[in-house]
This record gives sequence, C-alpha cells and structure tokens, in this order.
Amino acid sequence: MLSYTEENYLKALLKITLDSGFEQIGVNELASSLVVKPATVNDMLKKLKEKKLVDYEKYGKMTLTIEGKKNALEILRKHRIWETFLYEKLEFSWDEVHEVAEQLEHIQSQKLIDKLDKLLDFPEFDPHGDPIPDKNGELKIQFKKTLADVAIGTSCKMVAVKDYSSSFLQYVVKVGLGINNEIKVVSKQEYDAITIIEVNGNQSSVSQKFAENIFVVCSKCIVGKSCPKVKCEIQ
Amino acid sequence: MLSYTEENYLKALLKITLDSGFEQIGVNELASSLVVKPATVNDMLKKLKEKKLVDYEKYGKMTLTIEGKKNALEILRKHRIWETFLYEKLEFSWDEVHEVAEQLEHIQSQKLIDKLDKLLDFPEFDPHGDPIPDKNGELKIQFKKTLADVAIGTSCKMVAVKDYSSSFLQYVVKVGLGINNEIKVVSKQEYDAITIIEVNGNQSSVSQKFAENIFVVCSKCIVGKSCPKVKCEIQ
DNA sequence: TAATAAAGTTAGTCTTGTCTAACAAATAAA
DNA sequence: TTTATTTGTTAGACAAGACTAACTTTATTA
Repeated sequence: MLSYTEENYLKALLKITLDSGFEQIGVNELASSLVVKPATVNDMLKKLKEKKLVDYEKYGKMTLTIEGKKNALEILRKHRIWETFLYEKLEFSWDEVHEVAEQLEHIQSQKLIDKLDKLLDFPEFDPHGDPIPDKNGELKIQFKKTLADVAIGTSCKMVAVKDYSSSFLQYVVKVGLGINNEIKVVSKQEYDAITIIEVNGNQSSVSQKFAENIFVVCSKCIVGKSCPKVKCEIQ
Repeated sequence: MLSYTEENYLKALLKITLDSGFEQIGVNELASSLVVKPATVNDMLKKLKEKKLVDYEKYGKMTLTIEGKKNALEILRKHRIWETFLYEKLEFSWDEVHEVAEQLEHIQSQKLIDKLDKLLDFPEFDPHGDPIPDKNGELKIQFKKTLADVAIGTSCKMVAVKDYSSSFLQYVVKVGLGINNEIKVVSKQEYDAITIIEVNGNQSSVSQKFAENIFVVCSKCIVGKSCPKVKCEIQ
C-alpha cells in the first residue's frame, strides 16, 4: 500500500514524463514540481527505490519502473475520472475540478473507480481534454503541440491545456476558447511574441505564456526546433 | 483547518455521545473507540482543547464544545451523504459503503457535498437508517432502542443498525432483515438470551449480541432499566 | 477507611515527511 | 583545464501522531 505522499511523488514523475517526453528526471525538477526541497526528494527517492517503484543511481537521473508507472497511471486515471464526474454530474466548472480531484484521487477503492467509470459511460477524455488511462493503464497519446508552436496563417484545433490553475482556465474561457475550438493564428509580434488569434470570428491577443499552455493539433505544424518539449507520439 | 486525525477524534466523540446519550466521555472510552492507546488520546486532547474544540480538565471527562460539535456534525453529514451516494448511484451494497465513506468524509469541498446532496434529492437517512445532519447541523433523533430491549410478544420496526461491519451487515441480510422491516419478538431463552424473531412470516434465532446491534422503534417498549444506554429523545 | 483496581498522565522513543545548512559531484564557462 | 555554477547528497532538527513503561489520581470494594 502506498502512502498519500508516495502516490503524489509517482504521479509527479509520470506527469513530468508525459509533459516533457523525457523519462529521465532530475531531483531538482521533481522537487520544484512538488514544491518541496531537493533534500526531501532525495529521502523519498531512497524509499521509492527500495520499493522498486523508481530506478536511480546516486548523482544520476530517476525513471519510473514498470511497477511505478503502473501505479502512477492508476492515480492519473482516478484523477481524471473524478474530474469528469465533477464536471459531468455535479455541475462543477472546468476550473474547479482539479483541486478537488487532487484529494479524491487518493481514495482506495477499485470498485468506486470502476463504478464511476461506468456511470460516466467510460469517458476517454477529462474536462481539460486530457486522455483518461483505461483499466489496463493504456493512455491515448495524441500528436500535439502548443499554440505557441503553430505557424502564422495556420489553423489548429484546441485539444487540451497544460496549466490547470483556476486563473488560467477562467482566462481561457474569457478569450472565448474551449476544447475542440478551431483557432487561427492570424499574426505574431516579433518583439514580445504576442499572438493574434481568431476563434469563432472573434480576434484576441494572447501572450507567449498563454500560448504555451494551450495544446493543439493541426496538420501543418512546425516540428523540430520549435516543438522540442512536446512529445509527438502516436498511440 | 483540521487534520485527518483531528477530524476522526471529533467524529468519534460525537459518535459516542449519540450512541450512549452521555456527553461526558473518558479517555479510555475514546481510546478504545479509535483503537489507539489512552496516552495517544491524552496528547491529542491537549491539542483539541487548545483549539477550543473539546472541554476537559485533568483527570476529568471530556465534552465537545459547540464548535467541536459543529465540526463533528459536518463530518458525519459528509460520511452519511457519501454512503447514500455509493448506495443509490454506484450500486454499492449496504455492507460496502461504510469503509469507503470513512475515506471520502475527509474531502474538503463544501460545494462537493452540497451538489451530492442535491443529486440525491436531499436524503434524510443513509443506507443504515441513520439520519443525515442537514446543512445547519440539525440531526433528527428518533425514539429508538435495540431489539434486545423489546418485550416478548411485541412487534417493532427496524430503523437502523449500530454495527457497520461487513460481517454483521451481511448476516442481517441473511436473516432476512432490512431497514423498515417489521420484527416480532416471539420468545427468548432465559439462559443465554437467544431470541426467536419473526420477519415476513419466517422465524430466526438471533443472539443477544446481534439483538443489541439492531435499532428498532415500537409503541410498547420497555423503558427505564432495560433501555439504559439508548438515548430516547425526540427531535 | 485502607487496600486494590481502574482510569488518566508523563516521559521518552519511533516513523513519516518535511526543513536548513554544509558538503560533494557533475556540468558549464572562461 | 581550471574555475564557477548548478545539481545532488548528507547530517541533524522538527512536528504530527503513534507507541511503551512507569507513575499518579480517582474510584471501588472489602
């Protein structure tokens, strides 16, 4: 049985891997993701290594083991199913679900998750557009990049967000954006990367930071140098 | 903000008060209820007193303060709403809900509970027949006693259970009993208090221990000496 | 009411998860 | 390639919540 804290460490490791596309994770990186000091991560690492959930050597990088990844995917599955439940059945808005799901994901009951999954008719995506791992831990991975990587003049479709904070999500709604919306990149300031986008006929200017937190798919996107951090894998 | 553990101490105190009808609770009593040593309770008591959730003097008895009771009722409300949700919406049986609700009751989100309450159409009782405190912390209290207190030849109606363990609840079902069933006490062995009851025309023998864990209401029940531990209050 | 039993308290220890401060290794830059 | 910087490690401390063992009060009962 994993503790609440151990679960959070595994989840954070998986999250970093999925976001960056790299399986090798440094102590500082994990520490800042968990808002904890590197020394603390170091201690926990010994325990996770002992339990064979993480591989690492002193002064090396860490990687989830198969077993660690399996556990992490289960937590991610619970998190995303709870988010979907809150959104679909309890009238929560998409900027409210994350915080509560952070607590609910630690409830121990296989039956509970299976029944929720059934109640929701086996959803494939959560309210933020993220894929929900299935019972076997299979996770759909889409070709995706951020709005910041989309070439001027190109259209794309918003599929997910990278930042789950209320303030960001509320701002996304304010700009008229949502999952599955078509976005056209009209122009981009060279100086500060302010981007003019068009959604449903309305134009808005968004910052570089904003654009980097919107995941999109499109046929003609810039690969390589301008898309280094987003894993573009197919299932 | 209360810790998970503090919440459990408050809940246990309220539980003992509701079950026994006495507000004055001893350290040993609470310790055995929480399956913890008296020394541990003693330490926690200092913290709860500090936070003005519990009144007590050294070597005296403890009582929940108004504030402590308010908190405890909120936890009880959450517990019972979650049990109802699991039972009504997720096909859990009545012997499965308690364990999971023990975890769910600690989730911090007022909105979550309000929305669940609404989804369930503001239930008044949980699957074990216990009343659900309302948003203001008001708790319906029924006249009730245990099946062990019912006089021979008398009929009564089962309204709740005292023990929430799976093994007991499954046994209750096996005997053909459930909330709202009419029970007639046919006879009782003097030697070992084995009681013959009749439910829906079928007779069963139940032990004293069993009978003490079934709450019932009836018009002609024995009060006073044979009903010393059950609080017989009206709302 | 004095002896015994039960109930409650205290002191010291353990584990988990966190911290700070000092140190060591690896990497990047001059 | 030597120095500086970043990254990672260790040691020691602390808070929460639990324990054991020894002790003190209060309650019971002979």
